[in-house]
Amino acid sequence: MGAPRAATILHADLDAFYASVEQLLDPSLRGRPIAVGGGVVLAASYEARATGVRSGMPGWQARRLCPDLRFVGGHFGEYQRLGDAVVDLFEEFTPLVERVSIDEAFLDVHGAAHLFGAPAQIAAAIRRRVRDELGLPVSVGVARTKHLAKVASQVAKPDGLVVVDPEHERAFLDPLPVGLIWGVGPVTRARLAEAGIETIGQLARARNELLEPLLGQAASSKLGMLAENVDPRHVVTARRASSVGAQSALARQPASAPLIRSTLGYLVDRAAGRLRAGRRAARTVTVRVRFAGLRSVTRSSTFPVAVSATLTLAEAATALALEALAAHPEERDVTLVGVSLSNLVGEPGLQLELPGIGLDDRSRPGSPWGSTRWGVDRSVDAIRDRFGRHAIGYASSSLGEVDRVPEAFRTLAERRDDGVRSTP
DNA sequence: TCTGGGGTCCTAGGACCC
DNA sequence: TCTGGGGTCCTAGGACCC
Repeated sequence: MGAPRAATILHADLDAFYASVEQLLDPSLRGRPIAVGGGVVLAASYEARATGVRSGMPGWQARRLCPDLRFVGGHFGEYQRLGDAVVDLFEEFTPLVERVSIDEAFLDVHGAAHLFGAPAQIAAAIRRRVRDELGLPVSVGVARTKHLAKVASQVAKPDGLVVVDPEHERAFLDPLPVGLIWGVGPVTRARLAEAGIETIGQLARARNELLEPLLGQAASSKLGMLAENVDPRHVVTARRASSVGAQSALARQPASAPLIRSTLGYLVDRAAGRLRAGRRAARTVTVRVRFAGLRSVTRSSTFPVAVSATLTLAEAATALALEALAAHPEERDVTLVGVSLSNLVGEPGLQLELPGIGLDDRSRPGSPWGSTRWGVDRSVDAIRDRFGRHAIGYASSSLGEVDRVPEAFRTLAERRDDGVRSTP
């Protein structure tokens, strides 16, 4: 709706990013099916994908599909460095860069034409420079809205460029499968298929009275808008996360209080450290426990004041997890434990758990624990800043050999706030 | 031998308030 | 004395994204 606009939004998506970096680092891997990961496929090269290998797939299944598959260890630091370098390159063309993840970003180039030419030329230049200077393939979609640009980059993959002219948007969208719409996953796709809807064109023509009972109110109106090609979103350069969490898959094992306590000790330690690094505190703690058979349950509780102290959060998380286990006595084994901190409060307005108003004081009137814990956490944070996170910690905060993924992978997966990056 | 880790948003029921 | 509507917050679960 509104006045017609030119196609100035770019969506740039690095192709099979982790796998491409591995092939860049080791030329003998180029042109071969490779996967990053081990127990599970974190990324697969296009050669591997051709055999059906997909990210998230268990390693044994991937090997069965592709006997030639080479698993390579992840150079997570390199992924971070190269991902940052790509975004720096984008920012040479426009300050309006919205980083969606390590390997994906939106750019608004409406003000860049006089310097760098038309959006399609900018897209071509970006692709060339990322290839020449960093050695990586990147696909780019160019269109009038974020959604169209994103769909276009998916269509462009691998290593391609698709420009959607504003006059031909309907013709571009109509024949595409609904699964290309942002927000349509396997469940929604199956529901739509039952109603005979498989293409975006069919979805755009479907009546809301048909969709709403099928998908719910919010989803049907959102999808309806995207299918009808209405997307009011703008490119946003800075955005703060609304929750901070950590989780860990465990080798299937009986749920015991010590296991829960030590695992959550480690996970809360990580999450709370990030919380404090962002000068924030949380009011809500949510714990997730997954049982064998992938069934999972959550428990959450909300404090009257925001909390950032590791021990206070860990106690709350442990209590919630034990409660969840007690509610399911039929489940003996756990396969995953996770924690998420939400309802975040930042400065200004951050009322840390201080003596006299803190949580601890509800059970221990006048207890100075709130401030003591705050001081201890600050000291631990400071020492870790200087010497690394293993230099110091709570006795219960180590996962030891239980941790199945490298620490660097966890760090890589974190969404960083406010466009803050490690490069200047 | 059925799956990693970090996130966002939505729904539905219940408590509570006016 | 059996009965209204609206709003907000909390909780549990689920779909989806990278």
